[in-house]
Amino acid sequence: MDAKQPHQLTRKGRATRQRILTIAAAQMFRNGVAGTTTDDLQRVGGISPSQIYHYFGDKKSLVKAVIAVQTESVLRIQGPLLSRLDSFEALEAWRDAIVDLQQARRFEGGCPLGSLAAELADHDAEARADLAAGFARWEAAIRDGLVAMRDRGELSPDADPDALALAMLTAVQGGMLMTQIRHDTVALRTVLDAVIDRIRVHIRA
Amino acid sequence: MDAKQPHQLTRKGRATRQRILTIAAAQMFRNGVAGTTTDDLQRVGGISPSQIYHYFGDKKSLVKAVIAVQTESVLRIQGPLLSRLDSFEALEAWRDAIVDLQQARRFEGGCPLGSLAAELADHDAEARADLAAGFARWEAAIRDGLVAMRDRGELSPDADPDALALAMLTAVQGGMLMTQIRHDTVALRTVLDAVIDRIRVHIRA
DNA sequence: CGATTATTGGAGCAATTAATCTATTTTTTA
DNA sequence: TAAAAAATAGATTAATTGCTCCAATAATCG
Repeated sequence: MDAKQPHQLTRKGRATRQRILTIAAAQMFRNGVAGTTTDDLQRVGGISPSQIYHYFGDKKSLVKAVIAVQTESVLRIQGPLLSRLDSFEALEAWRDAIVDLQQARRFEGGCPLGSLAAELADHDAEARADLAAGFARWEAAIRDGLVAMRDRGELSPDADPDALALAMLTAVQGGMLMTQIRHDTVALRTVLDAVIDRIRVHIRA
Repeated sequence: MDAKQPHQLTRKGRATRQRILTIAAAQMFRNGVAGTTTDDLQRVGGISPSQIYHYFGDKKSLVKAVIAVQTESVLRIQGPLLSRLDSFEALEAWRDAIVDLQQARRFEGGCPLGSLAAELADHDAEARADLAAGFARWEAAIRDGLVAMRDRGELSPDADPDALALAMLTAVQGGMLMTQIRHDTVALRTVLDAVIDRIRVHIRA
């Protein structure tokens, strides 16, 4: 799909490819794409340049694969929380999970997808498209949670899950960035509470 | 304050310094800090490396000065709009100004402060502090507008201008980033409307 | 087993980058 | 106007970067 496929991968090859991806994703999350060099991967993971270019062809393709990895990672973490949005308390638990994660990261790194987007969106059209698709899936997961709530009658029929989900995702992005800037989670918590309060209006006792 | 001061600046020197700052700010907004090189400034503005290092000492100091320039620029644009927040219509006008600006920029570049923050916050403590201070001033401008509304009786006394202002600023940041990613202003408009609706609840007829 | 193919190490390259140095011109000042 | 200081051009440098190449090793398969 997204990687160079010039030859068959052996078991060992697949393992190496995966190891490169994992380390590259972590490194790009910490230091950005531009701040991640072949030398870094060499130092941190003992990965030789020839390995990187054997499995990914060029840096742009590696970045593309990292975007895919981070997208799946975010959805894997968010999915379970969002599919169980069966009460106002569940919304608060979801908010707390995000806030606590940023706290645990000591306010460094922002959103794994949002940070990549800020760096790449303007100058890598393909990356932007992939990231937009990832955000669309995230948005859909939030919306589905709200729709399920509405279908079960916990949310009044006049609630607009589309608008609320998009607002929520956008609020998360702003909140994560503000966390990085302020080195606290106040702004993140405040903006999430603001959007949650808009949902609360529609909650049925 | 923030620049190397090894000698007195003449009128010509001040003009050159200012020209470097203007061009560097524009270039870093377009291409990021890492994406802006001495060669770029040379090509775009005919600025020789010796001029840059004569007036700013090193790149980090230039970046610091660019942060100051962008902060003043944002506050200069936002200030007048925020100090006239005397009605719900004024809030909508402020929202439209932000949305229209991103539209005019064709969805490229995000927020001039937010983009710098995303790139620098984790690896330049001084830059992060300056940006945090800039955002605090922006937040204060929003809050002052809301407080004035409340003092004039247009907002009910139980409105919380602090929380609303912080949520609003954070929503703007998320919305600007989403604009870059999605190449439309829907998310920006939606999240701003969500926060504005929270303010609307407190508006007195 | 033996041939083919995949994997890897590591030297090395061309281009780029932040920053420096020297020499020259321009401006200010006394 | 002459000396001092400031501004500038442009060549240069040391380090870094993305990437390539070749030779050697390991895995797979008929």
